[in-house]
Amino acid sequence: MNPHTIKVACSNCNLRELCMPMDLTAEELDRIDAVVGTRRKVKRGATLFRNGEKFTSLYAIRTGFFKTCLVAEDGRDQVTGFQMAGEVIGLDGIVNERHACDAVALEDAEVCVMPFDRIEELSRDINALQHHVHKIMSREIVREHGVMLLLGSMRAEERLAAFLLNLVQRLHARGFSRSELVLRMTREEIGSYLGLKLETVSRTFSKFA
Amino acid sequence: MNPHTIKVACSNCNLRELCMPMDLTAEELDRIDAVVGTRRKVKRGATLFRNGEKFTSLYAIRTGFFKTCLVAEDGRDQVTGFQMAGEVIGLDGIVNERHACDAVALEDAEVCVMPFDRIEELSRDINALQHHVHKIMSREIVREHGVMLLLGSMRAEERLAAFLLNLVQRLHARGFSRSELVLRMTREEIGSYLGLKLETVSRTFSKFA
DNA sequence: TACAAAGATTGACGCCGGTCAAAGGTGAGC
DNA sequence: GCTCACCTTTGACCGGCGTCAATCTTTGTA
Repeated sequence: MNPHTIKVACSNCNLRELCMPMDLTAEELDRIDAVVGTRRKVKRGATLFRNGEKFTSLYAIRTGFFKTCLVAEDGRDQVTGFQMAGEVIGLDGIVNERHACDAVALEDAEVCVMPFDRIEELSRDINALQHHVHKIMSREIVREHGVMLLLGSMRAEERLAAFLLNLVQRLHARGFSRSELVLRMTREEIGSYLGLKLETVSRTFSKFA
Repeated sequence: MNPHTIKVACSNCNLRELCMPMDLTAEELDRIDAVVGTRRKVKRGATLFRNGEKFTSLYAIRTGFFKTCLVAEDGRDQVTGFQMAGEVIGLDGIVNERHACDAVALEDAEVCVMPFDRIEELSRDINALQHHVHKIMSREIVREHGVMLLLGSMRAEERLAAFLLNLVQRLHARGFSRSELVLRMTREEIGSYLGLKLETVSRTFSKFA
């Protein structure tokens, strides 16, 4: 087979276990393959979607690293999460059929585009897919609860430690080292996520080392 | 009809438009009625569910007022939300089939118990219900983004103001006055939600008055 | 009605983290 | 390889909020 025409397919994606349900029959997997119609490349610094844009699809990250962020009217912005390969973004767009935040690539990235109406259609037939969608959304809710705990009741050192632990854990699940990590985001972005100023993040890093 | 045997039914519930999709046929509504099998009363101070408990159902609040909160290992706890009539709680339990927080009634309350497997079953047949479930979960994700913005980048006065505005807005949508509100929660609970100490909440209230 | 317990208010004081500022690093692009 | 823009580090200072403590108010119950 010509390597330039490798089929875009969940069935031969090594991240399948991260973004797709297990226990699918071959036939079900084929049907899901058909839903993940296209891929899209996003350059470092470019946005996958922006606040206010029409929502049509969820995106499964194949490679690369994203941040999602919210900007208030007064210009303040809040990073609401960092997402890596195998994670799904865009869930915030479902309620109002418009995206409610910006998704920005922190390094060159590629995503699988999954039209949401097709997902809904298919999950009426495939119970495992239906439940998987519910779980992904529920997981995001639980994750955000954790961030609220962090923002609401931890001091700077604890926030940064919790953040780093979470990061290495997720990276380790993807085969990266458990003892070192490369940070794709700036101090300012980390600070925004953790409710701290970049100087505080920097100082806290120094304190750790 | 004997008033003591009024049927528990969404079809004659005045909160229907808050927790159920619109545009249902009479037949669909009947089937949904059948899912909302039972109601449950929860006394003020009692828990509807606890962290770690087996997840089986979502709950639609009929009357009363709830808080959901997370307790960390070290005992710190974080209120993750306040919920009122017409809102649905329990979504955090879907991922791991265990509830991930505690839900406590802040006043005597009554909820509709909606077994989640029945919801999944029915939403395979009723597209409007399927989409409604997705929207409810997405709405919760967006709400939490807003809380993250609040916790991450607002000062005490702004947090309290945003909190109060959100509260009157939701109460107004339920027919309550837009110019006054009764707070069902303590200063400590407000503080926990807003990432502030109870003394700071109290002082900030005084400053507002 | 009276009492106890829980919640709310207010004050004094200290510290964590924000702010402002200056001086290194680092990497993308010419 | 140079340069410029951006990121990072570090210091000095200060203010908002946390902490500790005392008093007042409300609420539930005998």
